[in-house]
Amino acid sequence: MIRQKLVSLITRAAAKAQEQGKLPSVVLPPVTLEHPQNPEHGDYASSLALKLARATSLKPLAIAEEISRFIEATPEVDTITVAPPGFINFTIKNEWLTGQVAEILKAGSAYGNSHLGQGSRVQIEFVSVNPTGPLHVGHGRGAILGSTLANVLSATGHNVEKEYYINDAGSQIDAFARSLYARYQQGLGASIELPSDGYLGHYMSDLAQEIIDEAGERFRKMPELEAVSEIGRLGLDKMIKQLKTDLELLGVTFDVWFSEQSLYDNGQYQEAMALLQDRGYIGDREGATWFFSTTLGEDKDNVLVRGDGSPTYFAADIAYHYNKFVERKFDRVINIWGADHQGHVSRMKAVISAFGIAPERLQVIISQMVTLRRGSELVRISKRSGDIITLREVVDEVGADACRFFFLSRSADSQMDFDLELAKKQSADNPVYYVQYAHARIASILRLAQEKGIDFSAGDVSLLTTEPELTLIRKMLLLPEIIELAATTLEPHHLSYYAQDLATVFHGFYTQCRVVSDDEALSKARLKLVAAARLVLAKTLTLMGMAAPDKM
RNA sequence: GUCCCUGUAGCUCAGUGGAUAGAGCGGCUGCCUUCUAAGCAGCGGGUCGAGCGUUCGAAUCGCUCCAGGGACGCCA
Repeated sequence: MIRQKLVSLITRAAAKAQEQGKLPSVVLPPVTLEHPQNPEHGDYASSLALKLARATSLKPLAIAEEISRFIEATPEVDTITVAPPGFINFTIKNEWLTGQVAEILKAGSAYGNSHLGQGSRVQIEFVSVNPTGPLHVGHGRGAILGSTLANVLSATGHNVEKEYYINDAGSQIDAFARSLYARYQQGLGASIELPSDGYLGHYMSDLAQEIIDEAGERFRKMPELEAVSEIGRLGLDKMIKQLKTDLELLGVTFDVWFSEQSLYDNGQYQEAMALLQDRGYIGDREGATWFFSTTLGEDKDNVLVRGDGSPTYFAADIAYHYNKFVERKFDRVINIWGADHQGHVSRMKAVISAFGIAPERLQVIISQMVTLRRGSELVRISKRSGDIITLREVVDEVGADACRFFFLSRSADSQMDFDLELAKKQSADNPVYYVQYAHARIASILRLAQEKGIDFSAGDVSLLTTEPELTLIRKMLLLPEIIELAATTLEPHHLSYYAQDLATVFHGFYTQCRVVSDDEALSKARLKLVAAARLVLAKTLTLMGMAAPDKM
């Protein structure tokens, strides 16, 4: 990447200036490069001289002059200028820029990829909603965040595994099974009360009806305990299938669906507890078993095993993370949790430390709340009670691409309103179509070229000299930086802003530059440019999990 | 009370300690005989919640407030 090349160029120049005594030998801060917002300041700018001013007690402008004198000439850089108060500005050669068009075409769909991750094994776990009810929009946000992040990490050379953790054990599943059994009985005409801690949504009745249709009265003939257990298992399977298909509709898929129950069945829960026990982090108090989080700097201790002998959610999660780090030996684990799990983060990191594992290897992304509304009316999305608007319904209403783009247009940190009315009303003016339209326009140009039988493989890119053409190339060259930024900060939302930028620049080019014209040579050059632009746009859309349509 | 997130244009939100703070939507004005007008060009819009500090330089970092949201369970 050219950015890195420039960084090392500056670093070498500064070191050389020091060697030759032109610059005091102070410790050099890491060189950073930025894109000046004013294009007159060039393509890249370094503020190294400004940062060195204090330590060297020299004027920043003088330092910049001195360093720039030692920067070697390269094929990429056109001019290097020093500007007050002490910036070193780089302008890239037009010939190099246009030459990149061919490079992009050669790279194809791999354009923008890197080896940043060096094949390290990264697990990213997200959604992981209890299979006791349908997904709502908040879950959709985590789903899209996770799947896009996985794409970005794969593109940057990480060995990524996407995982859904199924809470198929514990009291919630029990409540689910009892609720479903009650609805089943009701569906067959029995007057049975629903459990007080049960799931009351309509989907439970639908689920019960489905079971009645398939199995009839079979479960009525069994002992109740057995019937509850079997119906629970059946219902769970159906719920999980539903989760899968709903997520697939959003373009979200997983490599592994991990069962919580398996941790108990294969003894890893016991192993994890034993390990903490050995290390002295576990003890009994008030009839329960506790994890002594306070010895690791936490505010309070936490219960692992209740008075009735059943493990808490926390204990199960400890076993799960034991499995991730100790059993499966992931280099890095990324969890995406909803804002309501915020308090869980630091004690989970404490557990990782207790295992003797560097807590930095666990990264938790908290996706903030989504409130759903129709106009000014707030729509409740609570699972336990009554009516909810499911993610499925939202996707049906708004469309998968628009959903993905919408969620990717905000950082995970900020809470957001999802206004269904607005989402639908704005759908025609939605930025998602703006971006996809640019892609469709390019496809249309390429179709025309094909109809005319134009072979542009030998097009001469050096004919691309006008401002709209070069601006487009410059923007295309930004993608690798954006991907790297998204991967290192774990913030996929940068992609959507880049996609809009790129589309804007393309639309500008399109209105100013006729691609297929009477000028045969120029047509071929521009067709090359446009073909490359299409690749870059498609790559960006693909990373976001969106379609890159040829026609709209 | 403690902890976490947020506060930037009318609205929804970007903004890697750097040069004149941006986009989309909404409002107004123009532009289609030529590759897709789901487009383009232009106009208007700001005490970056407040204050103090660190720095050559702060929307960005620190502290103190204010406002909104969330978490503080032998729920998950």
